[in-house]
Amino acid sequence: MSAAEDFGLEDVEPASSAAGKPLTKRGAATRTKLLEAAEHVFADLGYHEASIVKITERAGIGLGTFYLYFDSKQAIFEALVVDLNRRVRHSMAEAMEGAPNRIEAERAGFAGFFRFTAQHPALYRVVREAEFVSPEMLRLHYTRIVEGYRAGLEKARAAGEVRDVDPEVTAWALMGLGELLGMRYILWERDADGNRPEAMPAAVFEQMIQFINHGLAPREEQ
Amino acid sequence: MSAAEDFGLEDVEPASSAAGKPLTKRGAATRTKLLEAAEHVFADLGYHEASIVKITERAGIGLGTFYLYFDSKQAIFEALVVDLNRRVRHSMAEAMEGAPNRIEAERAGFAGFFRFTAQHPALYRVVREAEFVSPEMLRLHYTRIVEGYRAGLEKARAAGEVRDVDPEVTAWALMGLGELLGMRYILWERDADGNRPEAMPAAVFEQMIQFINHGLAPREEQ
Amino acid sequence: MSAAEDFGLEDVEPASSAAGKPLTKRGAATRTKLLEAAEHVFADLGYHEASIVKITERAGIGLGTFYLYFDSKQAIFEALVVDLNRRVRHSMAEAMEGAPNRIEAERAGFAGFFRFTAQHPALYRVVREAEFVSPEMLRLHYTRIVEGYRAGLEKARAAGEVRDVDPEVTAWALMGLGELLGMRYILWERDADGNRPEAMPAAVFEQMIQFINHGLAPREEQ
Amino acid sequence: MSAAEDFGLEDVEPASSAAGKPLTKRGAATRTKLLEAAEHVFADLGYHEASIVKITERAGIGLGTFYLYFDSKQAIFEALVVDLNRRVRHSMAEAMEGAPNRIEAERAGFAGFFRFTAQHPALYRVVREAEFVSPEMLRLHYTRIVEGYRAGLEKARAAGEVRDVDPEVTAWALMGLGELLGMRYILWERDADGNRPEAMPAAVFEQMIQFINHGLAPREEQ
DNA sequence: AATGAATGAGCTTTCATTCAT
DNA sequence: AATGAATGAAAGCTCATTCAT
Repeated sequence: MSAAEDFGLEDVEPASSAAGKPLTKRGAATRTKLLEAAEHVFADLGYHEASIVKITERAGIGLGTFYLYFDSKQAIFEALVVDLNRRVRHSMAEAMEGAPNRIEAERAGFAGFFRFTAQHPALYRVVREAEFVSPEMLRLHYTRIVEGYRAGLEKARAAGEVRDVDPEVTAWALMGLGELLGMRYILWERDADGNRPEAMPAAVFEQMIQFINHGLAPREEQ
Repeated sequence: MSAAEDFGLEDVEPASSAAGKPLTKRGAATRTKLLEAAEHVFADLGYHEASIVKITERAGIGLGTFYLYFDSKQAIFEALVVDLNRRVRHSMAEAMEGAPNRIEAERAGFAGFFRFTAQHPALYRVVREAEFVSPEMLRLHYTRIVEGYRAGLEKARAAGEVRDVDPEVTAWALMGLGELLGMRYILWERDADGNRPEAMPAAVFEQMIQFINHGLAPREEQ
Repeated sequence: MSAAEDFGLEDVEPASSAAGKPLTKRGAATRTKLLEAAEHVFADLGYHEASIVKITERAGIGLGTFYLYFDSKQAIFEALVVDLNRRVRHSMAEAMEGAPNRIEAERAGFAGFFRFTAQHPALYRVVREAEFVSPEMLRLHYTRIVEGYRAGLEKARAAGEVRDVDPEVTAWALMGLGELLGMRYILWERDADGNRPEAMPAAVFEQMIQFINHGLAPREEQ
Repeated sequence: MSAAEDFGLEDVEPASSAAGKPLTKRGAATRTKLLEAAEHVFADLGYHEASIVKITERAGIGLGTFYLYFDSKQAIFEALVVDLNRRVRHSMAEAMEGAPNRIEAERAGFAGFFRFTAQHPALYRVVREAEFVSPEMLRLHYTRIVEGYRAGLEKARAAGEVRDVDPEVTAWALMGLGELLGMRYILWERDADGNRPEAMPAAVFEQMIQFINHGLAPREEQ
C-alpha cells in the first residue's frame, strides 16, 4: 500500500487528458494513435532518424493532422517521456502492492521495473535519448523514480529496517545500479534467435538483491 | 600495483597513432587539433547539433582537411569515444596506483573516475550519446571499464577481502551506481554562478563508499 | 499508315502519367513544370553543370518540392530521356503518316527527325550525354528508334522495295548516318547571328537521301 | 599510299612532344605515364568520376606532380583526345596502305577503324564524352577523320570510281554510319564471359560494305 | 622535378513545419 | 477535424587546385 504510493501512483492522469487541441472523442483517439505510433517509431529509429511522416504513417493519419495535437516533434517526444515514466512507476507501484516488508518491497519494485523494461524497450531508448533532446525530461524521469526510492528508504530507516543511510544518495545509487543491470542483462541480451529475454537471469537478480541488502542492512541484522 | 593494470593501462596507445591518412608530424598535429575541437563541440552541442564546420572552425583548419583524417562525422565521434574511454581508465588506474587494499583501491578508483568526470564533462555527454550514434561504442566503453572492476573484484574475492559475490554482475552494479551518482552530483550540480563543482560533496562520496563497502564486505568483517 | 506504327506511336503515354508521388491535378502540373525546366537546363548546361537548384528555379518551384517528384537528379534525367525519345518517335511517325511508298516514307521520316532535332536541340545533348549518365537510357533510345527503321525495312524488303539487306544492321547504319548528319548540318551550323538553322540545307538532305536510296535500291530499279 | 595520307599521317607528332613543362628525359616519361593512366581512368570511370588523384595513383606519381605537366583536368583530357585521334587515324591509314582501289581502301579503312575500336574502347568513351567536356575537341576529332574520307572520295570521284556525290556530306554519312555500327556491334556486344569481341561479325561488316558500295557505286557499274 | 597536406566552393539531399483546401 | 503539396534552411561530403617543403 504505502510503498506503492511512494512511486506517485496518485499523480497518474490518463495520457490522453494532457495538452493537445481537439478534445472530442475522435480527437482523443487520434492523439492516442499518435502517441502509440511515436513510442514505436522513436524506439526503433531514435529521435533523429524518426520523422513526423513515419509517425503519422504508422498512426494511419495525415501528416498535417499531427500539428493539431502536438506543437512539434520535440513536444510529442516529451509527452511520450512523461507517459512512459508514469507507466513504469505504475508498474513498480503495482508490483510492490502488499509487500510485507522493506526487503520484499525492494524485490518486488525492482522486479516490476525490470518487467516493464523487458516489455517496453522503448523506455530506455526514449528516456536515455531524452538527455540529448530534452534534458529536463531526463531529470524529471530519474527524479520521479528516485523520489519513490527515497520515500521508501526514509520510511524503512525510520522503521529501523535499514542502516542510517542518506536516503537521497542511496536512492540515486539504487536507480543507477538498477538501470545499468537492466540495460546489460535485459536489453543487451539476445537468445539464439535474436530475441530479447523476458527477464534477467534469476541469478543476476539475486546477486543484485544481495548486494543491495548487504549495502542497506542494519548492523544487528547481519 | 595490479589494481591499476586491471583498467588496462597497458593498452594505452597515443590517440594520434590511430587511423587517418596523413602521417607527417604536421598531420599528427592536425589530427589532434580535430579531436580536441570535437571533444568540445560534441560536448557543448551534442552529436546532431554539432557539425563538421563547427568542429573545423574550432580547430582552426579548413573544412576539407577534416576528411583527410576522418571518413565521416560518425568516425571522429567514435574515435573520440575510444579516446575518452582510454583516458578515463588511465585516470582511474593512476589514482589506484599503490593503494594498500581493496577498500583504498575502491575509494581511489571512484575518486579518479569522478575527478575525470568533473574535468571532462564531455565524457558523459559523448559516451551516453554514443548509445544513439554508435551503440557498439557505448558497449565498448562500459565493457572496458567494467572489466577493470571485475578483475579487481575477482582478486579481492580470492584474497577474502569481499563476500562471495559474482564479480561480473557486481562490477556492472558498481558501474551503474557510479555513473548515476556522477551525473547527479557532479554534472547536474551548479553553484551560484552556474559553474559545475570540481568534485562531488564529500558526504555523498562517503555514503556511496559506505554503501559499497557494506554491500561487498565479508560477513566476518562486520 | 503502318510506317507510323513502326515507330511505336501506340506506346505513347503522356509524360505526366509516369512515376512521382503527388497525384493531384496540381501535382501533375508541378511535375510537368519540372520536366520542362529540366529539358532546358540539361540542354544548356549539360548534366554535371546542371543542378537541382537551377532546375527548380527555372521551374519556379521550391527546391524541396523536386524530391516529391523525382528521387534524384539522375531520375529526372532518365525521365527526360524517355520523354524526348517518345516525342521524337512521335514526330517521325507523324511525318511518315500516309507516305505512299518506302522512298517517300524514308524522306518523311528523316525530315521529321531533323525537324525535331532543329526544334529540340536538347534531344541530342541529353540523349548523347545519357551515355555517361545512364547508359541503359542511351541504348533504350537508339534501340527504340532503330526498331522503327528495322520494321520498316523488313516490310519494304518483303514488298521488294529494297535489296535483300539485313534489316537490323541497315537500320543501325541509317540511324548512325542520320545522327551524325543532323549533328553536323543542324546543330553545329550557325548563321551570321549565331542562330541555329531551322533545318539542314536541302542539298545536304538530298545527298543523304540519294546515298540511302542507292544503298538500298533493288538491282533492277537502277 | 595516297589513301593513307588522306588520314593525315604526316601530321603525326609523338604525343610526348606536345605542351607540358618539364622537358628532360625523365619529364617526358612522367608525362607519358600520366597520359596512359588518364586513358584508362577516363575510359573506366568517365570524365566526372575520374579524379586527378586516381590518375596520379594509377600513374604512380605524386598528386602535385600532375600540375607540372598539365594545367588542369580538362587539359589532360584534351591532350588525350588529340592523342587518340592521332592514333586511330594512324591505324586507319596503315590499314589502307597499298589498297589497289577505292573499294579495297574502304574495306581496309573501316577494318582499321573497327580494329582500333575493339582494342581501344577508350576511344569512343573519351571522344564521345568530349562533347560535354570540350566540344571543340569532339569537332576536331570528327573533322579530322571526315577529312580523310572526304579526300578519298574526292579522288575516287575524279577517277570515276564513285557516283557524283558530294564528298563532304558523304564523308559525314560514312563517319556516322561507321561510328554507330562500331558502337552497336563491338562495344555493346559481350560474349558469355562478358568480354567484348575482338571485331564485329563478318556478316555485319559485309552488310555495311555492301550498303556503302551500293550507295556510292557509279551507275554504270551496277 | 616531385610531393601531398590543406583548402573551400558548391553540390545533393532531408525533413520539420506551414497553409490552402 | 483532416489533409498533403510545398517550402528552404542547413547539413555532409567531394575534389580540382595551390603551395610550402
